[in-house]
Amino acid sequence: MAQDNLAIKPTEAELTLLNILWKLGPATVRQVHDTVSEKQKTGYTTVLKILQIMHEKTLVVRDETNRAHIYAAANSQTSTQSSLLNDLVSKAFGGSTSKLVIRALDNSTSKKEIADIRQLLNELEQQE
Amino acid sequence: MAQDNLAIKPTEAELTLLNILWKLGPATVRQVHDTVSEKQKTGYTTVLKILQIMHEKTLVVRDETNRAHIYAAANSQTSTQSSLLNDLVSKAFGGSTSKLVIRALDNSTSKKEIADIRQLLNELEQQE
DNA sequence: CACAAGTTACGATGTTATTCGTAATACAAT
DNA sequence: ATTGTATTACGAATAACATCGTAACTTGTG
Repeated sequence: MAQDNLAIKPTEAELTLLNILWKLGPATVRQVHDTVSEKQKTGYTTVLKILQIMHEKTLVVRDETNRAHIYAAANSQTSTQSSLLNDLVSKAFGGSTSKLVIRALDNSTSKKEIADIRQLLNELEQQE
Repeated sequence: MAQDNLAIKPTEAELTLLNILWKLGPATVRQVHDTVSEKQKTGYTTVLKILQIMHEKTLVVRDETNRAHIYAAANSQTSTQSSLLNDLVSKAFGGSTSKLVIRALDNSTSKKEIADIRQLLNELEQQE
């Protein structure tokens, strides 16, 4: 029953590490582990293992030149966010992006957020 | 506006069945299976089992009065959508709803969608 | 060279998700 | 009552996910 989306969807643990890689840029397992440890208790080899699996899935690229391999996110944060959004739109919003946006706005809306979004709308409209 | 972060997050298969229950209203396993079968091949007992698990998780309620139990979504589509959105916001957008909205708008935006959203922004601003 | 420290590789364990086959049960019709 | 059918309940098989322990392998330093 599970859908086979062509894009590889990162799991929750994988997304945690991707967020760190986007923040740090290319990094060693140790750097990633140090960073993730600031927020949660996780074993070093757990982080290593997940990065290795992500490498098999091509979610990250790996530079093996030196002893400590250097990992980097294979895809940009922006494109990954878009993938995850498209996934959610299709599975929970009947394919309608505007329904998702409206629900999101309905949820939490500070004045600043409204202003930010209105600004973007203006830009989008001028592009047409 | 306060969200129930404690809410149980439906899995992909579970969300498929929830979508059907929101569409049909309270329904038997057979009705759900018939509907899901229009789009994908799935065994009857698979649907039954998932609904039973969802019942344990309190994702659905069940009327056992008659032999064929009648299942219904325990939570509204709207609140489930909000939960899923909040989850995605926190895990992939650093907690910023406006970042999510901007990314969603950037993806695909027809003129009508832009107009719809601008309209909502106007309403939200007047509420303050 | 030999050792200590750091790193990768490998495999084991436990959990959750998904799927379905089989057995038990209830009910309707003969 | 007996039989047949629809339904629920139960549990097994498989896969993915998450975690970690241990072994094996560098590499710099004494």
